[in-house]
Amino acid sequence: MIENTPLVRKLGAFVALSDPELSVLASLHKRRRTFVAGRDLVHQGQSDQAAYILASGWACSYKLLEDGQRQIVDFQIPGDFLGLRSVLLHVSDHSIEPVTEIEVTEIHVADLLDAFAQTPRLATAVLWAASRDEAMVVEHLVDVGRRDAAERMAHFLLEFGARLSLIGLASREGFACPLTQYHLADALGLSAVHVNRVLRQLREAGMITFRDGFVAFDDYDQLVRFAQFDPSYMDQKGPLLR
Amino acid sequence: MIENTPLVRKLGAFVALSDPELSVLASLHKRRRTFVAGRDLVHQGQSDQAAYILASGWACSYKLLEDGQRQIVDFQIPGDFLGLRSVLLHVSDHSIEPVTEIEVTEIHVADLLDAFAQTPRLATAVLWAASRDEAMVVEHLVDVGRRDAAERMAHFLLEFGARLSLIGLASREGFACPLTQYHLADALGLSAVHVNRVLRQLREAGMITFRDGFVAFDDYDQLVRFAQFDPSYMDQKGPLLR
DNA sequence: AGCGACGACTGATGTGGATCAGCGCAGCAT
DNA sequence: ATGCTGCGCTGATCCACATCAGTCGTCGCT
Repeated sequence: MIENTPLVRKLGAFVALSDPELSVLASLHKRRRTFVAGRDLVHQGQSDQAAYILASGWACSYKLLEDGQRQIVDFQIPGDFLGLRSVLLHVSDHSIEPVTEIEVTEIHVADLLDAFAQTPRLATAVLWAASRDEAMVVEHLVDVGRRDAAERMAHFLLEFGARLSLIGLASREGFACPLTQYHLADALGLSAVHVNRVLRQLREAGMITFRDGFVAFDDYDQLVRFAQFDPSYMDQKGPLLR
Repeated sequence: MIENTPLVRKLGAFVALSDPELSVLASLHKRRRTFVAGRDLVHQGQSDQAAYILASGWACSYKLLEDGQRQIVDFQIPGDFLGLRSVLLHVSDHSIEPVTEIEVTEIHVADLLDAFAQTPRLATAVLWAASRDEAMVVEHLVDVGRRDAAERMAHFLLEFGARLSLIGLASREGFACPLTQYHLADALGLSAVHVNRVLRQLREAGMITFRDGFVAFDDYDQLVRFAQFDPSYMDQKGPLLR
């Protein structure tokens, strides 16, 4: 029996990987490294970058505009790849910043591609993970393009609940969340001021409370209705929270 | 020598594929089909969907909200995959509509995954294409989240110029563009009314003219500066237009 | 010739969220 | 104990863009 890492838990939700496949997967993991919060591990424009699998902590990938505005594209939680796209497109199109202190394991992309030739099911699983990441970015585009601030916030926090529940870090009660209101603002295309107001609205409406690093779902069902949250884009069957 | 399809031209910009690899690629193409403009070929929520490679014409992938708003995620041009993500995530998270009449060839995903085991370089090439698609979605997120309407429009049209030039359908003069102002509005998160005003501004500023189905770059360099357009996210070296 | 549908285009009015300018509090360094 | 910094929080004001309510021109249909 191979160890039960967040990545294995996540991929396991999609395909049951055999022991040989799991050991190929395990063999990809090289050095283990730790990064402190706030200091970028990948810079926009950088080339010849390594790729990582996140073992613990939270990170975010973002793009910076010349005038200093930033757009956070997505947050990464344990089990997610970091910088896989940067490696395939020779130059990184985004930066990655640890939100908390993080632990990662490095992977060599050449090893990964070799592994595909040996175990095609693993290729399918990795493509699935990449597609799921893309689907989440697409959903963020819908958030920013077509939902108002409150729906956007609600939808975003519900997505997090679903993602975290897959690796056992969320329940129907809520989840521990190390993000600041500035992170939320940069991710949702809002100002920090407005994030604050919107969180108050949602709290006063009795739907969700974000306080002291914890997101509490006060009325999960109402929240799902309000945000029109349909998690099928993540290839999960339902809200999945108990 | 294998035929010079748009897909081969596009992948060729990334890796030089050998003749055996090209013939594996060609063998993936099954039935050729034609679809009329406006009638969806993939519906949001549908499962067991086929995947296609676009041979001619333009399509768009979009998501619909319950209240009838829609967000166009991206447009597809010849050489692009249609519905690859829908197949990997068992249920389609988006719809695909032909903008013009289109010709496609069907591919079976099982064949594609088998091909990876035989020719790992092809896996790399397809992963590259998928990463490039994701990078474009990310850039659209930045457009909608952090650029104002005029910059957004300029950036979007410049991206199109670069993409189309890769398959020989654009020059520094401009390109034929079958989109309506409603398409642009749904893609950029604007109203059609505002799209119209923004196009007028850009035209009066002497940067770009979109009229009668043709986008003309009146002052390409100024436009690039105005939109802060850096095409490196598409893994292309420069504006690439002559 | 007349009619409907569709797309481009426009002016008037309304509003969601940005921006500015501030306060309070907790943790931490000196 | 004292300031400093980061984060949460708030009211007042402003503006980019939405919405509404049209006009006009072109095409295809009868």
